[in-house]
Amino acid sequence: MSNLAPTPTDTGSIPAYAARLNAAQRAAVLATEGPVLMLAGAGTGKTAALTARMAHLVATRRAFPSQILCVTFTNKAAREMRERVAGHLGPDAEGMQWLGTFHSICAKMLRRHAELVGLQSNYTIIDTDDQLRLLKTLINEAELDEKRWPARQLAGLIDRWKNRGLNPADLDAAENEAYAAGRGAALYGAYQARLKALNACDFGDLMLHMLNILRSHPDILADYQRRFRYIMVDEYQDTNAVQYLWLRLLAQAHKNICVVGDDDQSIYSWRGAEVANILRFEKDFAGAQVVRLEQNYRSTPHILGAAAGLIRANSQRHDKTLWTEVNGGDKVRVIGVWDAPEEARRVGEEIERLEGEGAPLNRVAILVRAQYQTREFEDRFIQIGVNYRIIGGFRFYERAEIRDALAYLRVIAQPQDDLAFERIYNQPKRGLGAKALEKMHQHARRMGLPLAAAALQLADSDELPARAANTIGGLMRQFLRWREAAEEMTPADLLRLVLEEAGYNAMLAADRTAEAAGRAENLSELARAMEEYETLGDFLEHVSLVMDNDRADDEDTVTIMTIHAAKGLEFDHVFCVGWEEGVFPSQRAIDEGGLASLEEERRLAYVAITRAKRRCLITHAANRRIYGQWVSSIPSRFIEELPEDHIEQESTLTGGASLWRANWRESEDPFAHVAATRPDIAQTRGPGWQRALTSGYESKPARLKENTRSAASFAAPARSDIAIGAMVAHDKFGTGCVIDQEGNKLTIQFETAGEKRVLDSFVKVVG
DNA sequence: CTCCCAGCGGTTTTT
DNA sequence: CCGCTGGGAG
Repeated sequence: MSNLAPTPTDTGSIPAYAARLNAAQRAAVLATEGPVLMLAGAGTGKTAALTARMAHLVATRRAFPSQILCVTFTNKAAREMRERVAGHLGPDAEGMQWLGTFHSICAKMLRRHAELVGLQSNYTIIDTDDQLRLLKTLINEAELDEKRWPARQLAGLIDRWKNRGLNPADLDAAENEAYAAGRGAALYGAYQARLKALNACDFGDLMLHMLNILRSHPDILADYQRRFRYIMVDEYQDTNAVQYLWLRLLAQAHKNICVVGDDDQSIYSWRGAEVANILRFEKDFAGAQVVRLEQNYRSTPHILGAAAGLIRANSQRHDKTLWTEVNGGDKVRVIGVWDAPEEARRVGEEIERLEGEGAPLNRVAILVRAQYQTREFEDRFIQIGVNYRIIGGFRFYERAEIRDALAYLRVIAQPQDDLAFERIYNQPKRGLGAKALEKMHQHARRMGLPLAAAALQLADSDELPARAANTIGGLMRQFLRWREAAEEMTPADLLRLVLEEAGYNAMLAADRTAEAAGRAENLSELARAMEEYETLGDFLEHVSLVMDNDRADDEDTVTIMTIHAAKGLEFDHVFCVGWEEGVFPSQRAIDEGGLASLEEERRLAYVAITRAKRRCLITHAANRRIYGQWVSSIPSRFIEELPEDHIEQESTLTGGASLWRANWRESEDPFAHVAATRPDIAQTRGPGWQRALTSGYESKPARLKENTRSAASFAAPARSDIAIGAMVAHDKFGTGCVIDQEGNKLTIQFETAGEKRVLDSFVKVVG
């Protein structure tokens, strides 16, 4: 490892990479030596500052690109950073080998030092699915009741321990008590041992193993310390304890660590992030310079004003004041509606209006607190014909068929990968079941072999019925051949060969269900995605670490996503929906976790509002159905915290905006009218979530004021070629039979999707 | 071994 | 309300 550095050369004039920066950003770029805390509010151009800083370090010959460690949380952020540095540096940016996510950088380091933690350099990185399956077997082996002590819970604990940098031996009695009356540490230990035997590690291990290595091998630590002359960390408020300890070790020699973050946007404490890391940076790194980026380039003054007013209600924070040179813009609109379907209709109408104004819909977002809220919008958008996409949910690499395909490849690449073998030994169905697996396990354990090797030996014995033995023998011979084939063909071709020979393609072809075609298509896409990888190992690492699915965004497609998923993004128009007590802040945050949880919810609200560039609309509904139950709730406390100067309220409920607010402030009960007419409901209401459902209360509550109908669905003539009983096909729902027709709206009983209401222009008559 | 159905649980999610 | 899991029946 080189510890040479180029000789710094400072030139007098302002270089191109710094030309468009403001004074604060420039200060952050020029503060190259010593610890630097860059407090960067939402939309203040922190990526511009960070990438300019890297360009500066290289351009002034303070470091070679390979001597800069730059860590991010997401692949997307890493990619963007790399592109922008390349914009400044050109081909020199290729040398930035240490720009990446915490996990990918640790994975890379760990490949070099794997033997120090008992792994080989071709170790497998397992996903949560494998992790859970492994834990389940361990829990059963420990003769614990899996009902009482769910594997999920243990997985969560182990994850948290790893996030905090704790090895099994580091757990104190209290920690150990947390699972199965004091058996937590033992199971954690057994899990680590199993992983080692599988030549595998989980995500948490990537960080923890590297921390352990740096701690116990001063020579290796010293090497990295010398190498990384400059360290930069993005989204520092999201770092957890291991990441913090890892960074602190690496930064010890040069102390040139520059962290960027915004404590007001810390929304990941539930997965181990510690805001405290950013709050006490100046104590951790003596003599730290603090640079505040406060000029916002994204939003209008009203949006910033509303967000600032809201976040001011939080107690523990670095104070900062965002300002903008931009003038004008609309106030943030707050709209109260009767129920969730009406909320979806209102949002739909607003979107149609934006569309009418010529706004590109890919710059419009609907931000929800929780995934279950998306359905209402999905239904509505299908009805009125607005294109949408929902971010989140299942990722490409989490689909069953993709995992199966990967499992085949994993067994080929790494024969010790029992978890992968277990996944596919009977997929497609070969008539091998629990009995055969049990035998293989027995033999594997006795001989100290991986499952695949044990299977190969068993096939030549009479341990198993002849039929099963033949099947296993055939499968193992295939694996041997594939392993040889892997040497001489590209990973993509290998996959195609395996899918064909394993009978996977045949299985899908035989499957007549609607999804089978999609699965086959996904597999071709996987093979296509593999084309750019030269070795199987490269590809498998990519798959485990780069699980993102950024699809190209179509011009006319609205985005629906959670606020968490929206962090770091921006949109012209943002709809913040479901701002009700119990939804946002979530019931869990209200009930558990106390003030800290509520403040995190408030930061989430802050993130939501600050995504908006031009317009922001906040809605709350008095009633909504959650898990099949009608629930009524009061507007979110966050609405009350918005400064009046920056908002404009309206309501489709009695009396309009002012009354809504007055009602709820003065009487603390905006639903007095509900109670008056429906005593049966009033009885069941408590604070927070208010259960409005009682027996016989099934239909949608009557609207107090009829809202206007959406133009798209109002009074359109019916199609003459469709009548009740017609068979029709729909792009999303497949084929079905029309069971009701009302103007252009059809109710269709779909073969697979069930009963849906759709517009007739979206279906084709079949046959 | 496979398939069916009852029962349970259901913030947020990257790597 | 709805989708997944796991246990039990065929």
